[in-house]
Amino acid sequence: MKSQLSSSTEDYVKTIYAFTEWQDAPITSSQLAARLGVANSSVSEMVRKLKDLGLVDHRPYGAVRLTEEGRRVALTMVRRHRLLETFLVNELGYSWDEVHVEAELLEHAVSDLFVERLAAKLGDPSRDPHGDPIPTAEGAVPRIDAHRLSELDPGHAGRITRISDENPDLLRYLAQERIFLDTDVTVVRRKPFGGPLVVRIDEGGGSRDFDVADEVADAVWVRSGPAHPGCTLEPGT
Amino acid sequence: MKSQLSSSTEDYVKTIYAFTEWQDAPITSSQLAARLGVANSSVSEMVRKLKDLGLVDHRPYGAVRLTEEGRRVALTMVRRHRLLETFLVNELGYSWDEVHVEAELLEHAVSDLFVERLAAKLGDPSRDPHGDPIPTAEGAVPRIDAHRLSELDPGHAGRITRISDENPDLLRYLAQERIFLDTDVTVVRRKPFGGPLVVRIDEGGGSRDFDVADEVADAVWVRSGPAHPGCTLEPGT
DNA sequence: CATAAGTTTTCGGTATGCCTAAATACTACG
DNA sequence: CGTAGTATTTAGGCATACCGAAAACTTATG
Repeated sequence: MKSQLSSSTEDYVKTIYAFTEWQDAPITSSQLAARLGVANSSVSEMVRKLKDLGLVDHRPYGAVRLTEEGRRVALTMVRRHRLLETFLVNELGYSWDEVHVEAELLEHAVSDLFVERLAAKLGDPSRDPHGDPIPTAEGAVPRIDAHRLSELDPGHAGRITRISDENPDLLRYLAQERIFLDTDVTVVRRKPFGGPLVVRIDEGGGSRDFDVADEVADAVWVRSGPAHPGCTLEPGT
Repeated sequence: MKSQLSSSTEDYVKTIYAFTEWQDAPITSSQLAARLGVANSSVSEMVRKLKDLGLVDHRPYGAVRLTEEGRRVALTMVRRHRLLETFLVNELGYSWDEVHVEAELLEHAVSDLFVERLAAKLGDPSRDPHGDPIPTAEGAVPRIDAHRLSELDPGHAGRITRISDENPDLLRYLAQERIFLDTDVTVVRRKPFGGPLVVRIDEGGGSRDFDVADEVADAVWVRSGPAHPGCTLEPGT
C-alpha cells in the first residue's frame, strides 16, 4: 500500500495540501512552482508523476487537487512536521522561529514508529507551538475556530490561537513586540487610506495599542469572539 | 568550508571510517562496495568524487584512506549516529536492536544545532547504548580499553563494555540470553575442533556457562582484566 | 471573435548515483 | 616469469529531479 515516496513527492503533496488548509481555491501549477522554488516545467513533470501515483487529480491546464490518498499522505507529513516542531520547542529548547526549517528536513527522515513514540512522549498534543492543529494518526484534523486578524472588523475581540510559521522573521518580530499565542487582542480601527490595523492588547496591568502591518494581520489568527470591545472569550485549554 | 555533502557521500565516508575503527588495514574498493550494498563500479566512481572533494586519498587499484578532512566528516557522522541512538533508547523507549536503522536515516537530516542541543539534553554522554564511544564535537574519540571476546584466551575475565550494533538479530539474541553491557564474563575454554568459545557469566546468585558462536565472539568486546578466573574488574562508571 | 497576453506543457539537457558488461591492471601460482 | 584468476576501472545506460527555451493552450480585451 505504501511504496515509499521520495522527499520531493512528499514536499509537493504537502505544499498542495497547505495551500487549501486555510482557504478553498485549489492551487495552480505556477503557484505550486513559486512555493516550491522550482521552475514551472518541473511542476508539470512532477504533477504527471503524482497523478500516476494516484495522489492528485489533474487535467492539462487545470488546477491540482489532492485525491483522498494524496490527502492522507499530506496529513501524515503535516502531523510529522508539527510534532517535530513541538518536540524541538518543548524538549530541545528551540525558539518558535527556529523550528520550521529543521522540521522540514527531519520530516522526510523519521519513521512512523518514531513519530508515534514521539507523539506519546509529548502527550499526544493537538496543537504545535504556533497553534497549528496536529492531525491525528488516523487523519482527523482538530477543528480550529479562528479567523485571520485581517478579516476581523473593528470591535472584534479574541485571543490569538494561531500564528503562521512560514516567516521566521515575522515570528521574531512578534516575539520582540511581546505578541504570542494566547495573547488577548481587540481590533480598534483601521487607520485611514488603507493604513495598518490597530489592535488593543490586554496585558497584565494595562493595555497598549499596536499597529498591525498587513502581512502580520494575515499571519495572525484570532479565536472568534463577541463583537464588543472589552469582552474577551473564556480561556481555552 | 562546508559545502553540504550528499547523504551518499556521508555514507561512504562513514563506512570507510568504520572499517578502521576497530582494526588497522585500510578498506579496499570491493569491501566498501559490499558494505554499502552497491556495485564495485559505483564505488570507483564515487571514490573519484570523494578524492576530488579532498575527503580520501586513493591511487588507482589501491586501498581507500580518509584524509584529515574526511576523518573529521566521519567523526561528525559517527557522533550524530551514536547520539541519535542514545536518544532513541533513553528518551523514546526504543530497544537497542531497533535503533541502528532509524539512526542511519536521521543522521543525514539533523543539523549541527540539533545535534548539540540533543547532546546537551542527554548530558553529553560518552558512550551509546551499545557501548560505542561518542566522539566529541571537537573530534576527540573517548578511549575504549577493550578487546573482542574472540581474541581472549581462556582465563581472561572482564566486563562487557561494547557490543557491535550492526546486526539487530544478534542483539535480540543476546538480550534473550540475558547478555548485556556491563555483564561480567570469564573465558572458560574453547570447545575442541574449532567449536564455540565457552564463557562463564557471573550473575546475581550464581553463574552459568554460555556457548559463544564465532559471530557473537567477534561482536562482543570485553574490558581487559586480570588473567585469573574469578577475579573480576572494578565496576566502571 | 480574433488576437494579444499570460499560463502550462513539451522538448532537449544537466547532475547524481546507481547498474551491467567489457576492458584493464594487479597477483599469485605453476 | 608468464598466465589464470581476481580486483578494479571504464563505458554505456537508467531513474530522479531539476533547468531554460519553445510550442501549445486559455483567457482576457478591443
